[in-house]
Amino acid sequence: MEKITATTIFESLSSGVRLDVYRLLVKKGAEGMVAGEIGSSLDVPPANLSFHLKTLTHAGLITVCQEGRFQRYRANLPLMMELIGYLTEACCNGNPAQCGDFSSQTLCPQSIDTQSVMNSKPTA
Amino acid sequence: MEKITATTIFESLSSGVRLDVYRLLVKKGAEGMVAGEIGSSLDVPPANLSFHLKTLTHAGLITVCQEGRFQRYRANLPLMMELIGYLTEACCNGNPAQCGDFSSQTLCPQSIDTQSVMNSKPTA
DNA sequence: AGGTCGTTTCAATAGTTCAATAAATATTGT
DNA sequence: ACAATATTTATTGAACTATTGAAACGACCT
Repeated sequence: MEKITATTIFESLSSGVRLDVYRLLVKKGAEGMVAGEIGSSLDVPPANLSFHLKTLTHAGLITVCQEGRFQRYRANLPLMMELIGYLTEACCNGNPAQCGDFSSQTLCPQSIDTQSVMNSKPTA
Repeated sequence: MEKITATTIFESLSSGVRLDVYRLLVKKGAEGMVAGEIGSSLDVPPANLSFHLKTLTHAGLITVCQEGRFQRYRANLPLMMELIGYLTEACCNGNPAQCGDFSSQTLCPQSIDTQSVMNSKPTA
C-alpha cells in the first residue's frame, strides 16, 4: 500500500460524520444502503451527506452502485484489512513475541533503568 | 471506544509525516526511539517533528517517557487493536460469513443484474 | 412530454490545519 | 553558574475542510 493511500483513508475517517457512515455500512455488510437511507439514519442533510460520501468513495473506503435513481453504498472491507497490514508491517522488527509486552510498556513506568533515574537530578 | 477518540486517531494518521513516525515506532516495538533519532531517520526538522509528536501523543497513538534530556517515544499498539475492534464492531450484522463475500461485491460491476435493478425497490 | 423524487453540484461562509521561522525551556557536562 | 545540546512553544500566513441553501441533474412514472 502506498503512503498516500493510507493517509487518504485516515483523513476520510477523521470526520465524525464519515466515521458514522463507514461504521453503519460495515454493519450492513454486503447489503449496503442507498444514500437516502444513510441520510435519514444518521440525520445528515443531503448536500452534506453527499459531500462526505464522495470523500469516502474517493478514498476507496466505500463503493457505490447505481440502482435506478438510487445510489447504493457499501463498505470496502478488504481495503481496511490491507490498511491494517500496512500499519503493522514489520511490527516489532519481526519479533511478534514482543508485541504481547506492549500493554505493559506503553505506560513506560519501569522501562527506564532504575539507577539512571535515581542518579538524575530531580526537577529543581 | 468513543467516537471522538476514533476520529482523533484517524486525524493523527492523516499526515504523511505522522504516519511515517507511527510506522517507524511500530517497527521499533518496545524499544522505541528518542525524538532526535526519529527526526534524523525521517529527515524532519525539530520544530515540525515536535508538533507532529505532540499530535500523535495527544491522540494516544504513541507514548512518551523522559530519559534524561531525551524523550523516548513508543507506539501504543493496544489502542490500535481497540480501534480496529471499534471499526469492525457488529460487522455484517453479526453474520461473519458474509464478510468473506466482500471482495467480490465491493466492485459491484455485475453484482446487480440489469433486470433486477429495473424491477427492484431501493429498500428491498 | 411533464411532474416528481433521489442525489449531486455550486457558491459562499466560517472555521481549522500545516509548515517554517525564531524564541524559549529543560537537561547535561564543565 | 555557564555553555551546549535536545526538545518544545509561539507566531504567522497560506491552504484546506465543513456546512448550508439553492439550483441542477438524472431517472422513474403516468
